[in-house]
Amino acid sequence: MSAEINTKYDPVAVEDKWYDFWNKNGFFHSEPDSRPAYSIVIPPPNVTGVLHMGHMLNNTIQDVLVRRARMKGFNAVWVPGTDHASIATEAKVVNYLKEQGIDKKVLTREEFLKHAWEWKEKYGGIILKQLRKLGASCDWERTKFTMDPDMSEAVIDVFVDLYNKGKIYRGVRMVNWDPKALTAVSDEEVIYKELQSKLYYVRYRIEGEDNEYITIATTRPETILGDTAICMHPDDERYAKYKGKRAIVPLVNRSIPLIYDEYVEREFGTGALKITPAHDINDYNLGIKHHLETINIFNDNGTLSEKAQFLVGMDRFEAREAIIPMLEKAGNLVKIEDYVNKVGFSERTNEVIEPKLSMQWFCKMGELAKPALDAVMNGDINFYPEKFKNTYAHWMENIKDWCISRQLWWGHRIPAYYLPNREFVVAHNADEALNIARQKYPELSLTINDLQQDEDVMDTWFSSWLWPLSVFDGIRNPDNEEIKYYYPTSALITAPDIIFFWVARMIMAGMEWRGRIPFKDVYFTGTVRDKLHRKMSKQLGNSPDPIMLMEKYGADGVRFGMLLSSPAGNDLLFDESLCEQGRNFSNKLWNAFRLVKGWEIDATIEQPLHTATAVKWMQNRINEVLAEVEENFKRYRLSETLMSIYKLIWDDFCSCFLEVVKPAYQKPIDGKTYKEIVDVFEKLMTILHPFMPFITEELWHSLRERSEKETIMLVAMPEIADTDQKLLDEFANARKVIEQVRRVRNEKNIAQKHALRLNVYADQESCKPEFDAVIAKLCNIENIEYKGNCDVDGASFIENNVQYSVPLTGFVDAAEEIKKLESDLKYAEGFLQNVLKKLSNERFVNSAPQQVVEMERKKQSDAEEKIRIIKEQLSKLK
RNA sequence: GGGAGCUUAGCUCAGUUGGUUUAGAGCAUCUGCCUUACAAGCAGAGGGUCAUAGGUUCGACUCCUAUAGCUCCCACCA
Repeated sequence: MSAEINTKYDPVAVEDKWYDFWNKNGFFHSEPDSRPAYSIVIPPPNVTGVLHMGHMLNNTIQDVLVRRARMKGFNAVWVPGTDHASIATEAKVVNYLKEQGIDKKVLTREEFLKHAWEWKEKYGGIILKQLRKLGASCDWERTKFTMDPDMSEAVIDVFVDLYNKGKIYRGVRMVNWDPKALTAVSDEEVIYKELQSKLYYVRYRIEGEDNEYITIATTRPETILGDTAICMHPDDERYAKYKGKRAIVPLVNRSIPLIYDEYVEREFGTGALKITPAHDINDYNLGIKHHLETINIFNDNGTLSEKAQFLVGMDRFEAREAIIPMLEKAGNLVKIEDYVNKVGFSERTNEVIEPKLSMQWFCKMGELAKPALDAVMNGDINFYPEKFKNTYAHWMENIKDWCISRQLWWGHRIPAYYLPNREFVVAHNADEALNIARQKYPELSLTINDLQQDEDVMDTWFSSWLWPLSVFDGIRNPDNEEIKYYYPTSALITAPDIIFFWVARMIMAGMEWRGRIPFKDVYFTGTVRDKLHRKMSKQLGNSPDPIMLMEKYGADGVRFGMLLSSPAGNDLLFDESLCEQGRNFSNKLWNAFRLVKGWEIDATIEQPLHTATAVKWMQNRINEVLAEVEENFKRYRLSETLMSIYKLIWDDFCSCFLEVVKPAYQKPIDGKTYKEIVDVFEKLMTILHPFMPFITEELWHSLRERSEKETIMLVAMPEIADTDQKLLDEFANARKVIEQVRRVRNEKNIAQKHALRLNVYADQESCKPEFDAVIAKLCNIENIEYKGNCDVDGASFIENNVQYSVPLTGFVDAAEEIKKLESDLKYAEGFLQNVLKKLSNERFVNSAPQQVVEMERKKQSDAEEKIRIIKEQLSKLK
């Protein structure tokens, strides 16, 4: 039997073969047509990225949804692409050049960009190749990059549009400065971490007094050099006497005012706060309010500038150390305490953020946010899980303007052109800018050479927020067929940590430029963690390489593992054993196939009764599960869906159905059954296909002769049909009986080979031959007999209030039987008591719904009957 | 400091508006099996006073209050 087929399924060879087959035949490609559209745009990974477990989870989910949609009759498209990720990519290219001995500083902008593009062409987008291993059914012909010419045009269009609407402005503000990347970053790109640091108490002499001091507490003593005030609470009696006086900044001996503001917490430190308006956002605000001087003591790279007067050129952290002995020597240091505070780090470079005053471009968010907030709150857009609605609402209601300029070269350059008169115009290109400028300032007689384009580029998210629009050319060409057909997209699958960066802004962009939501559903995946609940990270080395995992367990196995334990929004505690389970499942399928494929068919044989029953049951079970699957998909409960399919195949199809229909050893199978088995098998592969695309395609092709271009990918998903609940219930009861007989075998240690008899203590007319046939087949029972009375000659059990007994002369230990029956009796009596307690409660009988009361009465009579049977049996044994 | 959420078997989680035979699943565990598809397997079994304490109710895993512990988000008091 099937000796030529290996008992182990080997996914590696199979998977590459089918991926090529799908891709070559264009099964992933979509063009608008008369069918309803289903569209997903990939969250574009960084062009520098390599596949990690988070991508695996995210993209597996997208693939499942897209594949299912295709099979449900939708014209499904999954648009892939990459993000230019300005900071990350620029940093990578700078490092790469450094390794080649090239310093970015000696390059012109054009030279650097040439290198960057070369790097991108050579090393970028690896991740898209890796996604193919996973089986991702992306429409590769549509692959986009956020800096493709058309995508870039859309970004510029949007910038100009917003500028013309008065929603983009330029101004000097306190921004989050990344001294390593030498650029501003947005508030969302700052991550606060708790650090063990020190709180330094430093005293400032009161001007005009020899021995009067005010002591302040600070975590950043180096910024003392930029102090321009000391602030205290107006009601703080300790400091009331200094009103109107000034203090002397240590070391630099600058005279600064003492100011009073309710912002100061009297309880913190000494209740006196040093003010450095150039280097702290709160100090900055106080500075504006109290008209303070601003002294910027840092260079852009975080070293101290000339303005500091001391420690010039030294890094800010070294300066923090170095200034302490200086303060001590000058007699200003009072004490140092340990202190835990939170420090902002740059998301991209992990450098400590330095608040810095600088000229930046901002986008006004208030008006953009309103319709986007409504779209989510009124249910036009659904979040899964729903709890993220709160997070979203809170952010949207408190939204701040978006700093969109970055002091980088890699990205979309801000389309603002400066004129010799220090004015600027915003335009799609230099020519347009020149025209506008000439109209505005005819007296200047400008030429193109007088225009100086802004040096900054835009925040990467300023292009990503257009993604669902721009991949279908919806900005430049809003009436094109594609955007009309595919937009809004059907679902967005992403991680909750970019809800503000990306999700919220895409909704704003969709409402602003199309007046419509960009997607109907947002599914937030959890974070992939290790078994110890730690985030996957390079530093910890706890992140497995997905490619290696796929080689070891097959892409199907890894997909199975990722999906089985990842309900929406829940973290996924990844463990290789999950993939192992997936691989084992593949192997199970493979062996089920081997079994079926090995049978000889004899068309002359009649279909046995047990087989006919099993086939009917299996078809009903499939329908039952199909309904569950449908319901679960609606709620994006993919784990539950996969689990019910898994159980359907393993427990129902393999463990039960195939065992029933399996012909006796070396005997052929009848033709009708064989065809029905193949139909069922095929149907199961179809239902499973979105989850495990490779093995299902392989087996689907092997079960029947197929033409060269046929694929399971495009087979219609089976429709939900009505189920015969009575049949399902009766079969379930038969399975319970089967379990009981098997338990008897187990306990008495009777081999399966040894045929048994089964006595049923019920009337002959209650006999259901079709189910008895199934029981007989699976338990190796030679005869099932209906008797009126119960015997004591065997191991007995009760199922659905019918008593059964397996006659086993010589195997039965009466004492043991009694013990078992007594324990059953105790349970049944306890149960009955519970029910009676309820029923004897008048208020329950009066106030509970009729149905519930009847249910309890049924419970009562069932329990009483069970007790009667047990007692009868016990009396006979005794 | 503000907000959201979580706490159900050893682990990871279901449990739909309070009532479906005194709580379910997968994995893990235990027992017996190399039974002619699969030991990456087969058959069977054990395991939970649903975080704690109150309350509402005829009835609470489910609703309310308090407490404890955990997670995440926002704010960023030097």
